[in-house]
Amino acid sequence: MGVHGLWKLLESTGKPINPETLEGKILAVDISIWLNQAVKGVRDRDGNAVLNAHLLTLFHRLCKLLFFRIRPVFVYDGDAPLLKKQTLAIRRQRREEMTRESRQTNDKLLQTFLKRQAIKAALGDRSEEPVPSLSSVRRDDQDDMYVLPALPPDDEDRDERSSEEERDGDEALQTYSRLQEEIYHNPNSVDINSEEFSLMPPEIKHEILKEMKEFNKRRRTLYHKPPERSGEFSQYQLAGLLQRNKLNQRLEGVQKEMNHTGCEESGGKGQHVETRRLVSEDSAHYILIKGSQKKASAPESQSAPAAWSSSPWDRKAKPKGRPEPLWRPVNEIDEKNKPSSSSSSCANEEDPPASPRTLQAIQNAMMDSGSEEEETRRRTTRSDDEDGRVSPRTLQAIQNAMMDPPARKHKTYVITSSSEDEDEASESQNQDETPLIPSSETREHPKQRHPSDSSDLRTDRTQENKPESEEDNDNEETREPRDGAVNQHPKQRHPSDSSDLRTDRTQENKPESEEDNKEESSSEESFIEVSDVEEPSEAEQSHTRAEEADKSPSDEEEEQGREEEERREEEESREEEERREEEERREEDNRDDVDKAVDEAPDAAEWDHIDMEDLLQMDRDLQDEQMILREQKQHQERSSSSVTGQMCQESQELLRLFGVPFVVAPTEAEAQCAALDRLDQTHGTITDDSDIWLFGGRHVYRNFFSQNKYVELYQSADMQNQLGLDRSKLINLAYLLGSDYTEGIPGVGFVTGMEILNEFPGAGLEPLLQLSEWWTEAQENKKMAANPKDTKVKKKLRNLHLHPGFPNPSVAQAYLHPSVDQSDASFSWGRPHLELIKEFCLSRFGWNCRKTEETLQPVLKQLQSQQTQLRIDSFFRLEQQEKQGIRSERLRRAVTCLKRKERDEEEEREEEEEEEETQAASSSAGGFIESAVHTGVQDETRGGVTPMMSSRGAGSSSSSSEDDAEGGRGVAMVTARSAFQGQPRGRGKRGGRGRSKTRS
DNA sequence: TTGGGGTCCTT
DNA sequence: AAGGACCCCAG
Repeated sequence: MGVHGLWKLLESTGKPINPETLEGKILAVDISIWLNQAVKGVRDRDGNAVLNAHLLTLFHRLCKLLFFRIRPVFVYDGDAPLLKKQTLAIRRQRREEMTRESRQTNDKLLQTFLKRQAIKAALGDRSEEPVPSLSSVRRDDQDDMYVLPALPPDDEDRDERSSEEERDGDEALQTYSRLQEEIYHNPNSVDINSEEFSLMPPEIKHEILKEMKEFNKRRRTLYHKPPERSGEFSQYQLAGLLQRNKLNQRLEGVQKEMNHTGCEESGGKGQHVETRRLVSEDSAHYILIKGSQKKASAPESQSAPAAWSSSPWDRKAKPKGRPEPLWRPVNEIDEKNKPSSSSSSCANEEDPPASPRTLQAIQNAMMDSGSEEEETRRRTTRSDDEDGRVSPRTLQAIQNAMMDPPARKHKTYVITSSSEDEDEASESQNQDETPLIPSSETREHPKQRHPSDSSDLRTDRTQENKPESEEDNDNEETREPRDGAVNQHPKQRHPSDSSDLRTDRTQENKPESEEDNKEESSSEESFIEVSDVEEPSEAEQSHTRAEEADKSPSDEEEEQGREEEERREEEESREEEERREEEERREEDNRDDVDKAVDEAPDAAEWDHIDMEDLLQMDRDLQDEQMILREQKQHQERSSSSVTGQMCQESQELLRLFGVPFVVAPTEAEAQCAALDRLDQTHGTITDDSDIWLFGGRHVYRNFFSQNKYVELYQSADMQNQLGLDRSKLINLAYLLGSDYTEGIPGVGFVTGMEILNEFPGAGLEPLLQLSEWWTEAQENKKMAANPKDTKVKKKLRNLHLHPGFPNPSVAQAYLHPSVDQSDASFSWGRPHLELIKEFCLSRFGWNCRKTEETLQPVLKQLQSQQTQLRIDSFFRLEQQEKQGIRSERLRRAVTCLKRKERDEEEEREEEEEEEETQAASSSAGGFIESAVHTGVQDETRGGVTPMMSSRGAGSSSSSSEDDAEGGRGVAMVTARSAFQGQPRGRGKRGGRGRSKTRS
């Protein structure tokens, strides 16, 4: 990641270059970033399209490098330095902490809010108190989690109430704001079938529905955790789906209403409209369902039909949107929940001090996982529900009908192998997307096959090889029949290991999973138990089991798969993604307990007595759960890093085929690249990672692999000259801005950072120590000493917050003395081995020879034109296109000061030695040289220039240097040649863009 | 009060 | 990585 925002600071020193000018250069390339990106990237997308993404990327980039006749040296990361690990760990931890906290506060707010609602409801509906605005609540939940939405003073409250009747117009608004509030916290607590909702103006209804929809998309899991067990997941998803669908329909309806009905709907009329819509709402999607339960017609007395999220067949159990216990594990439901729910429903109807909706919401809140969707799906699950009987098959049919075609796509990781099992498995799933490699073919090349197999697996699910995760992995890939032949290649030991596991799993002899397996086979419920809910491939796993288990529940399994897919689409949080069979069980227990608690106290009255303490306690429990999950997630993430090992090997193989040398750095690749540069083993480095500067890199080519951008050359000498930045200053900037090795100071960006450096001169860590010292003092004297002498900068700096022990010296040490390979063995480059490359491409990408040849053709052609012709573009000039100097006023000031100081220092030194002379001359010469320098692309002369500049005479230099910084030099000489050079992108463009800021 | 600039957060 | 939101400051 580098130093935050450092590139922005350095931007003005970068020069766009024509990549052709790189011909013949030896350039280090940091490949590790790609691999890491690939790891992440692969996870998100679906399936095999990206399977060998990392190799493909590497392949193309190799081509690009070779095309320009660059002599690349690839550099791999070794172990991350301790410091880096720590920083990253801390960062991650904090992030998680943050999200957890915000979640917590949300939950708490929700709970308190709902509690208030209950109380309010108990007091009677008249206590319609104004509800704090959504925005205020949002703010609160970040600041202080215990702050309730501001309670208006009682009297005021009453006043408002009394005057409420008169302000009819406001009522809708008020209701709206209340609904909005509710939606924000828990959209499912809002009953869109309620009277008040139907009374709303369509616009508002529209708003609300939209919000709900949004919520369903994004935050559903926040409040309604997906079930922990796989078997329930499909239900969960189905419920979500139905709900979404319903919402869509509602939305459409309201939109129509808005278009057609205009403003005439209010009061009874509006309601009428609403009712009608409900009837007509039962369009195709629902027909199936309704068919399976005819009873679901008139929602009894309630003015508004069943709660919005409940499907028609819910009617019975939820006649009045009564508080339904939330969704819960299937087996539980069967036992107790069901009876109790119906009884409780009655109870609620009869003594309703609190509105059913409220109660339900409270219940939801308590359960954390509560939602009507879940109810819905639970209901669908219960086979003993008279009304709600829906066979898995039916559900599937519904789903099929509703599912977007793309959502049905299933991942099949497997394709490379061919066995009956697999065929069967893939039959039911789309494997179109996978780059198919006919297994027969694959088999013919044992050598290739192996890698291809493993890569298939590996890239897809990132966690293969780590022992800890193996068990899980095999879960995912159960379907894959592995041929034992693989095992015979020692090299492939690794993959073969995992395949063994997989096979084991399939056959259920794996020791660790035996227990689970037994459970699985014993009953439908139990197989749920084992799987990891979040694992995308879980569907497949279940699938296998289903097959084994005689296929009876296969419909459901399929659903599950789909749902999985869909779920991923929704980008729901992956919190539960971790492997945790053990923990899972525990959690379920907890959950079950909670469920039981609810079941045992279904009466509405009970809820009135729920104490804040109880709520909080429950919340705490949930938090604990989350902690556990989180830990596991981290564990998993760690283990997933081993994938990179696999990927490294594969990529190295490809490099060999291309005859490209590589080194594996002891630690950081960037550090190694920088070292190579400094040792003159390379001419520079191709990277986008600004860390390279802190490691002492000198020549850096940025954006080489990004199209849309010009390749830019940055040189440390330019930074010194133009920005007054040397390596130690850059390192100091890392302390301020934050990097992989250290957190920055919050509130300090590159501008402030430069100002700080300017404010506190010195070598090495000196500036930071000074800063720290000064700051500490300033904190103590907080009140006094608005030191008039303090610059504006310092005034600002007072408000910062440094953490104790601020400049941790080891950070600088890590940058200054990274562990690198200093050997001077020289690199050599071979010719691409065409035949092997073809094989490789065939096995990895499924490319036939022709495709590979076509791809390589330009590269080979370039390579064949033996002699390095002297290119015209040696003279080509980069359109210097206002590589505009420093835009920021503040930054410019800081830079000029910085440079002046430096210059002064040097002057002093020099003045001691020689007499000062030739002032005027040098200053003008300086100006000239500088512009020449900026023009040249790859001038080695710069090194010589630098001293000249710095030795420039004192007097006028200040102003001239400012000009330099400002980029007055852009014009320069040199003629253009353009044949190979694209049009320079409009660099100045962004300057024109004004900021339009509207603040509230 | 407004506009501008910086930083941070989100996509 | 870029754009928007939020915050601070200065005139």
